[in-house]
Amino acid sequence: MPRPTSDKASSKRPPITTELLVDAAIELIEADGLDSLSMRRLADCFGIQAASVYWYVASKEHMLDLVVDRLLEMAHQSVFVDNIQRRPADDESWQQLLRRIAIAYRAFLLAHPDAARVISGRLVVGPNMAVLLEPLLTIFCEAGMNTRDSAHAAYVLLGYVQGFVLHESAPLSTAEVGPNDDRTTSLSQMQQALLALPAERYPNTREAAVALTRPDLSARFAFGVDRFIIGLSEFV
Amino acid sequence: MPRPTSDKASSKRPPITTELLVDAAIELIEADGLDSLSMRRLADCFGIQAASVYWYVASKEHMLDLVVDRLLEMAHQSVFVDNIQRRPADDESWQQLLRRIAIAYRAFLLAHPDAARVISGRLVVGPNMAVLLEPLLTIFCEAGMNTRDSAHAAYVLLGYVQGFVLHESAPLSTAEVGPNDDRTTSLSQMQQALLALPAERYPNTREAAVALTRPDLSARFAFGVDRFIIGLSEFV
DNA sequence: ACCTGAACACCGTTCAAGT
DNA sequence: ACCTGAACACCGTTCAAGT
Repeated sequence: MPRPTSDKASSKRPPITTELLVDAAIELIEADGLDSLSMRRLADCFGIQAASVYWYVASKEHMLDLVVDRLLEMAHQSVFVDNIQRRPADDESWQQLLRRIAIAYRAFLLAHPDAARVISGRLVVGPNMAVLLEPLLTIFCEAGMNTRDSAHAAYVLLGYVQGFVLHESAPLSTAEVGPNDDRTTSLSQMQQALLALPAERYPNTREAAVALTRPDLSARFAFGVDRFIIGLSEFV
Repeated sequence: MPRPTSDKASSKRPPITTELLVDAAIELIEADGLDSLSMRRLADCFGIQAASVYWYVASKEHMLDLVVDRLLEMAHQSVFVDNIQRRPADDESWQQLLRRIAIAYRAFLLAHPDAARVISGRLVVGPNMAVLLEPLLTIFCEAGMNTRDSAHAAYVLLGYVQGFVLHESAPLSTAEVGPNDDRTTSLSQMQQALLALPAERYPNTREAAVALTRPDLSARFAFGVDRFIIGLSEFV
C-alpha cells in the first residue's frame, strides 16, 4: 500500500501553534456555542490530551482572551475593510458613516454565534483593540471633537453595539416557564404575558407589548444609534 | 440540657421555598461571584442534597431566570422608590429625571457584584420586568413620544446601562499577559500598551490612551447617557 | 410532598513522567 | 520542546428509592 501523500491517518497535522488553537476554539464556539467549548474538546481537534493545551495557553481564561482578540481582528476586517473602505461614498457625512459602521458591526456580531457573549464578558487590550478603535477615533477627531470626547464616543458606541447584540441573542424566557429555544413562540408567550398584565397598574407596558416583542430588532437598534449620533452632533 | 429555643443545630430552618432558594443564590453570587454558584453549594445553604433543589426548580438556567427577576425587583425598589420618588423635584424636566434614573440604575448594578452579568445574559419576562419598564414608558409617553418610540427608548436605555456596567466590571486583561485582578495596575499596563503602539499607524489611539484608561468611568457613562437623551429631545 | 444516595457524563487544572 | 496518564476537586442532572 504505497502512500503518495506524505502523511498518515487524518491527513492534516501541521505543527500545533497557539494561533491554530484559537482558530479551532472559534470554530467550536460557532458550531456548538460557547458553553460547549472545553479544553478537552479543543484538544480533541488536534488529537492531543487536554493537559497538552496548557503548554500553549495558560488557562481557559487566557484562551478566551485570545479568542476575543481574534474576533476583534475579524470585526475590523468585516466592518472597516469589507464594508466601509469597499464603497468610498465620498460625499458622506461622518454621521452617515458612523451609522453604517454601527450597523455593520452589529451584523458581524450577529453572524458569529456567541461572539457578543465572549467579547462583552471581558475587556482585552490586545493588538487588535487598537485596530478597531483607531478608525473610529479618527472619525470623531476629524468631526471636530477633542481627544477625551472622541475616546468616550468610541467606547460608548462599541459598547452599545455589543450590549445590544448580547441582549438580542440572549435566550428568551418567561420566568415561570423557563427557557424556550423556539424564539418566535416564546416571543408570542412574552407578548401574551405582557398583555395579561393588570391594565390599571401597567397601562403603558400593555400598550407597548406589541412593540416590545417584535422579532426584528433592526429598527430598535437603529433608533438607539440615531439618538446617540444626533446627540453627538449637537455636541460638536 | 433544656432547650428554651424550639429548634436544633443551626437554629434557623423554616420550610424551604423557591423564594428562599433565590435569596440564597443571590447571597452566594454577591459573596463569591456568579462563577462559584453551584447547585451543590446552594443546597448546602439549606442542609439538603443538590438533587433536592430540583424539586423547587427545573434547572440551573431556570434558577438564574428567577434570580434575574428578583434583581429587577430590587432594581426597581432602589432606582424608583428609594432614589426617585424620595426626592420629588417638581420642576425637573423629563431629561433630568431620565438622567437620574440611568445613574441610579448604574449605581445599583455596581453595588451588586455580577448583577450585570446575570441580567445581561438573559432576557426574562417575569412579573418584575414590567415593574421596571412601566415608569420609564410613562416618562416617555408624557414627554410626547408615541408608543413604539417609547418602547424603543426604554429598551435602549436599560440595555445601555446594563451593557456599560457589564463592560465596566468585566475582568481586564492584556492579551499577552492574561487576566490580572488588580484593576489599577492592569489599567496602567493597558495604558502603557496603548502608548507603546506605533505612532504612525495609531496616532489617535495613542493620544486617547490616557482618556481610555481612566479608572473612574462615571464621566464616560454620563457622556453616553447625555448624548442619548439629547438625541431623544431632538426627536420629540 | 419532600428528600436521599448513588450514579452518569462531564469539567479545569496540576504534575510527575515520558520522548 | 512537546506530550501523556493519572489524578484532584469539582460540575449539572437523573432516578430509583426512601419517609
